[in-house]
Amino acid sequence: MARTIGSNGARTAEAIRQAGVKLIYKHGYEAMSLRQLAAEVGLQSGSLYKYFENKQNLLFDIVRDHMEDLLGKAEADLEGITDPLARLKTFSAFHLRYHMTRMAHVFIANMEIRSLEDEHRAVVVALRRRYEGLLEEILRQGAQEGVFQVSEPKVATYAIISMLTGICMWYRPGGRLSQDELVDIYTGLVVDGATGPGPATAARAKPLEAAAAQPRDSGARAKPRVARPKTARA
Amino acid sequence: MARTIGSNGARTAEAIRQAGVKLIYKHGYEAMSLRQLAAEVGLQSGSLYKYFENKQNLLFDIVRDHMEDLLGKAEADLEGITDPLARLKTFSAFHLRYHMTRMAHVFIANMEIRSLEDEHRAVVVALRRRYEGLLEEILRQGAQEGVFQVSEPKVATYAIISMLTGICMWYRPGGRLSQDELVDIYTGLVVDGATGPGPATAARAKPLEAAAAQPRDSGARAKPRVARPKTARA
DNA sequence: TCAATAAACAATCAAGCGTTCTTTTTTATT
DNA sequence: AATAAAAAAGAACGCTTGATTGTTTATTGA
Repeated sequence: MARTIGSNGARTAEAIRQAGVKLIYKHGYEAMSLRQLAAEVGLQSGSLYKYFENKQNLLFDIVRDHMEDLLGKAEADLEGITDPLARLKTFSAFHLRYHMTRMAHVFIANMEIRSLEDEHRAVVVALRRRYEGLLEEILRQGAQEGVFQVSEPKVATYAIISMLTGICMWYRPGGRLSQDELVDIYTGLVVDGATGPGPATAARAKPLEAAAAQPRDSGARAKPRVARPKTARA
Repeated sequence: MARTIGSNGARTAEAIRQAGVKLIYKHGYEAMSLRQLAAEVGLQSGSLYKYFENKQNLLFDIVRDHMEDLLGKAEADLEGITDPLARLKTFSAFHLRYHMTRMAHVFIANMEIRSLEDEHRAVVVALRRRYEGLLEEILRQGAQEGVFQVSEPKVATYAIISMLTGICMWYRPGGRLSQDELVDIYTGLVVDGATGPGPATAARAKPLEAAAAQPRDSGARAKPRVARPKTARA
């Protein structure tokens, strides 16, 4: 029993890729063993090395390809649209739909960056920067044209992307709300944030004084919690 | 060389906890070995077991304690404030400051939930639900009183928390913007999102048609990317 | 038809893992 | 000063890990 009947390199490669995404998504990169991965595809662990150089490069291939795909599709979607508001809505809708459709890839790309070796991580981070740059540029342009009220485009970029990406932390296909409905809701929040009065409102209001009245060092513990029973040992 | 001079149980326990947070933050729970942790504290790995039952419970203790601290401090901050807008701003400011101050703990609690065994994860998730419930209730109350325009409080809760939590993905103390400035910017976005016109704007606008004109299946690859050089093998 | 190649197996390796156990030294108590 | 308790060392454990190698079988193209 060596080469199995009907075996095909390209098909196996794709199966390994898919199984890798699935298992890393479920268990995490470190927690996924190559024997687990091999079993998922129906191989021996040693055979995997025909398809990648090592475990690290499997992760890198998955994440890098995903990031390039994300970036490329986003640029394609924005192409030809010039109005900042329209571009913002397009970006938001694209990002949401993409993240709802490919939750596993997105999750991996966000969570396992730390598991990448320095050199690989640098590549991925650069791609992410370019992607963030798309939104940042939209915000800058809108602010310049006076249609957006964005004092800090960089901060707003991070805030918006975090908000939108967060959808894949809880969204499950077939839930109460459709993808379209969710796109509407989220995009509404984004547009409100970009066009609304912004920081001034918050700064002027009184409740911030109350918040400022709290002890500044949130790092200190409220209660010492000294004699807490170590339930961990129960 | 057995018991080291000046050794003290309580102090070692705290050192282990801190080192654990640091190393899990830096490398991830799975990637951190107990020998690494022991070395960080200046111990042998076996000696750690005087201070926790096993590796899993160390993680659980860290995450559970953090979540209880977060929840308790949030409730304390909101106490006595009744106006929905004021409560929203207070929550936002608290969440941001807490996350900027204790980035490692927050990061761990968000990233390593999957590494918790079912029973432990259930406890942590329940605590997180209670925390999210605080914001959701604020949004519901504000919507009911007519000061907020929030059609889906649950979705808005997830969106806002994701946005706010995202700050610890990039914030570094001593950066260009102070904590106060960031709190203002982010809180402005939150308030705009809650008080703005919301989804209606997005749904009515024309760009969504353009976005809808894109091929629906974002899962399909734009370009086949067939003959890509496997740089992974380089 | 028959070599060349591709695909997979099977066995193995050293290293590192979490964990347990025994022993030794320091500190605290009487 | 004698004794008990606390704190840590250090050795050993069984196991799993990622990775390597040599071999065997299936497919393919001339």
